[in-house]
Amino acid sequence: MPGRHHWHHRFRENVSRWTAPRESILDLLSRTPKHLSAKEIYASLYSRHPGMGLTTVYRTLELLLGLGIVQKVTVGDGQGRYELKSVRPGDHHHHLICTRCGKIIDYRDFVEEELELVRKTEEALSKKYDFVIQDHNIEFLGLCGNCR
Amino acid sequence: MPGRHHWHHRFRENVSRWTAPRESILDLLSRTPKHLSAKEIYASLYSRHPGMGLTTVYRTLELLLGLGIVQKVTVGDGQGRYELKSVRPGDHHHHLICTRCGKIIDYRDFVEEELELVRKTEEALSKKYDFVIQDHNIEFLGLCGNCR
DNA sequence: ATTGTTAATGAAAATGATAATCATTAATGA
DNA sequence: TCATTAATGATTATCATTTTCATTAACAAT
Repeated sequence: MPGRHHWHHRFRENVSRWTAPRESILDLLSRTPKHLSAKEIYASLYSRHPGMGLTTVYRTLELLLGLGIVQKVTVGDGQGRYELKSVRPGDHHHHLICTRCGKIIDYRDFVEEELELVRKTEEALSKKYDFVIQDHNIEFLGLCGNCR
Repeated sequence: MPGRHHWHHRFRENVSRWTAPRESILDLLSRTPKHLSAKEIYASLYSRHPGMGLTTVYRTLELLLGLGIVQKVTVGDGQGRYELKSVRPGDHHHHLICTRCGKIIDYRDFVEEELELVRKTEEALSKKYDFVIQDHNIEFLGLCGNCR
């Protein structure tokens, strides 16, 4: 889990300033395993950073998305959810989503075989359709134990 | 490609009435390979069905989703997009999405191997996390030729 | 340390997709 | 044909996200 220095660095490389809101948002994201919405992030930080605006949260998330630091997940509850994009290899995971209560499970099992296939598919797709592939989303949708 | 009779049947089974808007929306969806938004559907049908409301489009799409007739795709342009869920086995596909212009390519290559893996993963996941899995999304994100 | 430049911020308003309300209409079964 | 009630359409409400714009603060140069 890279610390402040690391983020600071990536920001400077991109001519983006290192500000209190940005630091606190990154800090929050790196401390939680959850997939937070902009509003949730805003609510979490408001006590510690009174006066911080929801607008800034949105803007920061967009910036982090652009820098590839953060990943957006769409569950279907109408709001975007964000999580830190892991840099540690073993941390890669896919999502298992309950379509009823919105619970998200990050599963890391079975991902190895999936990734093998993903690699092959990416290569073939990028050739055939002339795409530069940046990312993938693999998610399974269903009902969790509580929701049946 | 099931025709009117087929849809009509599925509707009656579900105590849903067979109405002009519903028929025209299904008809449109079964004639296009595109992933249409509610507004696009509304715009396409307005000339033929003057007076049809956007509300009805939304309600019908929700109904069709519930019946499993239609599938929702979220590209990231802020609006939901819908396509007919294919019943023909060979028609199953996944999505390759350009993150810049939003273009969606339905690819049917390599899907066989993917589905094999999907089956295995589904089984393992449903056991381990006590989920009943209903569906999956696999999509690759990147930049198409025009957008680089 | 001070200053100037300009990116970042916050408040407020605007936008845009989707959902809820409710009176009216029309699909189906009797 | 009639009665029942689901479906419709117009309107309004909601809610996430974006835009605008004046103010503030990061940081490079002095």
